[in-house]
Amino acid sequence: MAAEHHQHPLIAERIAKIEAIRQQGFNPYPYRYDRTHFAQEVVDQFEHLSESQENVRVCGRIMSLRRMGKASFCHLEDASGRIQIYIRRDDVGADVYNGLFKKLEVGDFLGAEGYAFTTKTGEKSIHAGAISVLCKSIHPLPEKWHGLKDKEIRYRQRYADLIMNPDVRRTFELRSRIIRETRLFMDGLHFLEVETPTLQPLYGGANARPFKTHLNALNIPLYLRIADELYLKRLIVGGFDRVYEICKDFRNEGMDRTHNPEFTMMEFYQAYADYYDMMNITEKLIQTVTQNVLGTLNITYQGMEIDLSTFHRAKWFDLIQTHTGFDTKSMDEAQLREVIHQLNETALELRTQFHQEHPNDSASQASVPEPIVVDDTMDRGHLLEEIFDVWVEPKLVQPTFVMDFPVENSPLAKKHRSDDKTVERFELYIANAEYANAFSELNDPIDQRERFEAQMGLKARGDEEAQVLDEDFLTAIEYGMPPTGGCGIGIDRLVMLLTDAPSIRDVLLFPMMRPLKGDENEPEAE
RNA sequence: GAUCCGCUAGCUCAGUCGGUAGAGCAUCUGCCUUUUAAGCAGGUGGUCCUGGGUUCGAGUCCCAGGCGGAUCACCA
Repeated sequence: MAAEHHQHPLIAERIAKIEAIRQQGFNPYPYRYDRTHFAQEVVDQFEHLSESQENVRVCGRIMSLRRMGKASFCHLEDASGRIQIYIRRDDVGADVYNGLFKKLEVGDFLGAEGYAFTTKTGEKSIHAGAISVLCKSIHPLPEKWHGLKDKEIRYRQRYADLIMNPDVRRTFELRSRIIRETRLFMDGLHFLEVETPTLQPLYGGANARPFKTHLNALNIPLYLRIADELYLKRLIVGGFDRVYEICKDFRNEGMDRTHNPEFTMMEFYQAYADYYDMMNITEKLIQTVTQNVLGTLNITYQGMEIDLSTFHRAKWFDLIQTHTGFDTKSMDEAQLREVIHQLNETALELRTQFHQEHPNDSASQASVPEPIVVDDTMDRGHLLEEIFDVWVEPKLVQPTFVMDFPVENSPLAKKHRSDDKTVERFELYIANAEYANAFSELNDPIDQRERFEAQMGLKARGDEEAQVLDEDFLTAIEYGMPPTGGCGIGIDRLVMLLTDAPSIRDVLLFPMMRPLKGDENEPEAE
C-alpha cells in the first residue's frame, strides 16, 4: 500500500512539497497551535472583532484556495464552521509566502493569525499577519464542487465522507444528542445505568442466531450477546428496582437497510410495573428526546408526515381482523394455513388490479400485500407473525403500540391477565418499522421453564432462532422476581427516524462492509 | 440467499453503430496583491473492476467472478 502511495504522481508531488517546506526551515508537522477563536465565533462576534482590530488566531483544514499572484484567499474549516483568510505576501513576508504558503494546498491544516475585516464582496474574513502549516496532507481530497458521492467510499472511508459532507457530521452530532437525552431521561426517572456481559456462555433474551467465539483461558465457547434481557432481570431479582443499559448487541443474520450485525439497543426494567407502565415511559421518552433534539414532535421520515404527539394503542388480533377480515385468535395451525391460502389469492388479485391501474409503479413500494410463503417448520406463532408483517405492518405509519401478542413467540412475556391466548407484550410501530418491544415480564418459574422447553422443541424442529434454556436464569427467577415491566428500544432505528436516514448505514459511523480483496490481513478463514 | 442496477483519471461524470480513451475540478509550468466553482495560456495523469470468449479489432457484445447500491426473504 505504502509503495503504491509513493508511486502515484499526486502523492509524490505532495511528498516533494514536504521536503521543500522543510528545506525552507518550516516544520510541516508541528505539535500545537494556540487558537483564540473557532471559525464560527469569528463570524458571530464579527462586529466587535472588526471594531477592536484585535488579533485572532484560528486553525483548521484548507477547504478552498484561490491564488492571485502575490495575494490569496482560502477557507479554513474547523469543527464549528468556515472562515475566509486573506493572505498577502507583503503581510506575511516573502519567505513565508513563497517558501511555505505556495507549497500548501486544499486539504492541508493551517493556523492563521490576523484581524477581522470585510472583503469587497462582503464576506467576513481574517486578514492574516502570520500563518503556519499545522499538517501537510499527502492524499488529495475529492472535488470541491461535486464532493464525495460514491456510497461505497463514503461508508468505507468515513473520514473522507465527514470532511466533504457537512450533513454527515450533523447526523452524528444528532445521534450523540439523542443518546445523551435518552440517558438524561432515564436518569431522571431514577433508573440505574448498569453494564452486563457482552461475552456470554449462553445467549438469550431474543430470537436470533448468535456470533460464537472462544475463551482461551477457560477453553470454553462463548457467545456475543444478542440481548441484555436475562442479565438485567437477574439484577431485578437482586434488588435493583430500576435498571437500564445502552449497549451493542450482535446478531449473526442478514444485513440490509435496517440491519447491521452489531447495533445499539437500550433495554430498561422496572420492578412493580407492567407493560402499561412501559408504554407510558416509552411514549414520554421518545417525545422528550424528539422535542429536546429537534424542537418539534411533527417530523418527516422518507416523505411520511409523522405526528409524535399522539401514540395510538391497538390490540394485535384486532389489527389482523381489521386489515384481513379474519378473526384468527382461536384458530389452530391448520386453520391459519387455510387463511393464508385465501389471503394469498386476495393478494394476487390486489396486485393484478394494481398493475392494471398503475402500470408503471411498483406494487411492493405501494405496500400492496405480497403472497406469504409458508413452510413446514412454521408453527402457529410464525404463521400469525407472517400475516401481521404482510397485512398490518405496512399500514402502521403513525406511532402505534401494538398490544397483546400471540403466546407462542413470546417465551419471556407474562400471559395476559384476562386472555390466556395472548401475552402482555407490545411493540411500537412508527413509519412501518418496529422501534420498541416490551412485556410484563414472566416471573412464574414453572411457566418460564415450560416456555423454554417449548422453544427447545422449536429448535429441534429446525428453528435456528429459537431460544435456549438458561438454567441459571431459571434459578434467579426461582428466588423470586417481583412483577416487572421490561422494554427494549432500537437506538439506531430511533436515530434513523429523527435524522430522516433511509439506511442504518447512514447512522453508523463505521457500518459493516465486506473487506476489499487483498486488503484483509487474513486471520485464518474457517 | 434471490432479482435488478452500477463500476471509465485523485474526485464528479461523458463515451454514439464494435474502429486512435474524453471533459470539468484537482495536480504541474508561466502570468496575476479583495477572490469566492477566481481568471488566462500551456502540460502531466488510464489495470475502462477482474478473468475468459466472440471478432481483423472490445470501455462497448457474450460467459464467469469481485465489490457496492436498491428491492425481496429473515430478524430489531
